[in-house]
Amino acid sequence: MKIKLYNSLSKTIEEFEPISDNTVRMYSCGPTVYNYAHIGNMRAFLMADLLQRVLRVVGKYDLQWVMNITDIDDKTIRDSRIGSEAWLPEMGEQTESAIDNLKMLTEFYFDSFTEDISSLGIDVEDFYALPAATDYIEEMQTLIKQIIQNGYAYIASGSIYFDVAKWRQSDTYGKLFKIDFDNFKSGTRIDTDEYEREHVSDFVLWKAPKEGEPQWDFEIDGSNYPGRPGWHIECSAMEYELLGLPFDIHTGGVDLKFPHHEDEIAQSKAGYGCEPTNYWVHNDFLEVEGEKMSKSAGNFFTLRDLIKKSLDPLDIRFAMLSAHYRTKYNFTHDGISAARKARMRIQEYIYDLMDDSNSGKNAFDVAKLRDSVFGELGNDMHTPKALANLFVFMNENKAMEADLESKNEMLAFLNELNHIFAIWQFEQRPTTEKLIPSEITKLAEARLQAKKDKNWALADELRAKIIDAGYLIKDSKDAFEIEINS
RNA sequence: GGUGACGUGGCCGAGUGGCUAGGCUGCGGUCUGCAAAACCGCCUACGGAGGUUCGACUCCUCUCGUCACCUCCA
Repeated sequence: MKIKLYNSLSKTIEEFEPISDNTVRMYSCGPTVYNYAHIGNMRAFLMADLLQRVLRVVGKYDLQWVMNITDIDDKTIRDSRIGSEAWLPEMGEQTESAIDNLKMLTEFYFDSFTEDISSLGIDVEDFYALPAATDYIEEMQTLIKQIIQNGYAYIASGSIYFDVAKWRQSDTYGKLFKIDFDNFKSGTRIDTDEYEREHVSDFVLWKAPKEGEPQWDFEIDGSNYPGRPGWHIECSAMEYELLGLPFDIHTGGVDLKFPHHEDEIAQSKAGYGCEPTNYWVHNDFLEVEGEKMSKSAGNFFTLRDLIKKSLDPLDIRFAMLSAHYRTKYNFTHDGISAARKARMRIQEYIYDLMDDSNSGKNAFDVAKLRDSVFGELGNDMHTPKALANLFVFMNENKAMEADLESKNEMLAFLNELNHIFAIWQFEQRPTTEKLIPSEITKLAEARLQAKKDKNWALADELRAKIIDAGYLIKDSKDAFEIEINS
């Protein structure tokens, strides 16, 4: 099935055409590993995951999916400094080497990152590579030299800057983001700390070192310019090395359009002579209870915070996937519990389908359902509509009413769909007996007896105890079922 | 100041010039000793004011409001 995608370059939905027939090459801006990732970051990673799964399952493409790991920037440097308050004992003993310290800190948070995304249902096996920036210093230097040689960068005070004014003479600067050139001060160099509002400026490719910072030698024409890479250059270099240019799709959050992605385009073209990618796909932000979430505002949750509050990460995954990726998603606790119930409803439907003892006579038109659901997923990843179609079908076609063949077709389809959503179990409905403490079961048995004796007062009292203990009791004729109250 | 987005029923969240998604909650019913669960049914919204139109939530103008990016941030 063909896939349609909204391309930030054209600002329209386009039919996706891969560069090579079967393998799609995709690059996603990943985390800066200086802390535990928050759920806003998670939305971006989930969106990339959704896209790569839709490409695989609906589009039937093979994928090479790369997500970069930013391990060198102001924050990783700050937090790995000797004496840093952000240093945790679990990271090990700090050494004299700034680079070693940086690596220890970032590897610690890299591990937490892979744990977090795994719990959210992102399969680390799906990545072609998760490259760390500091493993590509040489490649970045090669690119920078090339940009200098092509005349679009200059050295000043030991740092190397991209010359935006010069670049504008040969190409557009502002492909993703309209830039207010009236307020554009060309030729102004910046060191992020001293950036003035309302002025776009030349951006740094290579930063001269400061005392105690990690630094790498950089030899240009016999002179050494020790320092470290600027923010944008890692993506350009790693894309070139790992995927080759141009590749198919680049993903990231909307906030990265400018300056990060704009600069990435300029750098890659100025150095390699080629823009990085054909399709730019940007997800919108997540808000919390209607408020913008940001690190600086301090109103953010990490995934770990939420798991500690007993939220199931798969409910978070489903909640986020149930909003369109290009709209703002309002993260609320009510929203998560609604998502959980909706998810469980589908899970119950699957359990019913797997229950061979209880089949009906109706033939389901699974092929039509599949077309409508996959059609929506392939239409710029329209998960809300895809899910709506599924729910309408479920309302009209009860699992227990399906004949055996329809049950199997439905299961095959839902299993396929689960290669995208990755939130359901395909096994027999689990017996809860093992999970329920025996004292609770005993209370329930006593209650059943009380019911038989028509001792309603006792029965109600026992039920209250069971509920207080955190369990739900579901009655049927002469029997009961206990569930953990979630 | 520049650029852009958005305002949909109790909440979340789609969408279209007329046929008025979906989920969750709530309410009514069936069931039940009573509940819960399940099943059935109900609740019909589009910030405001104009305009275009046979007809607008959907197009246009104005207006109010919210937000994002332009500075590290998914």
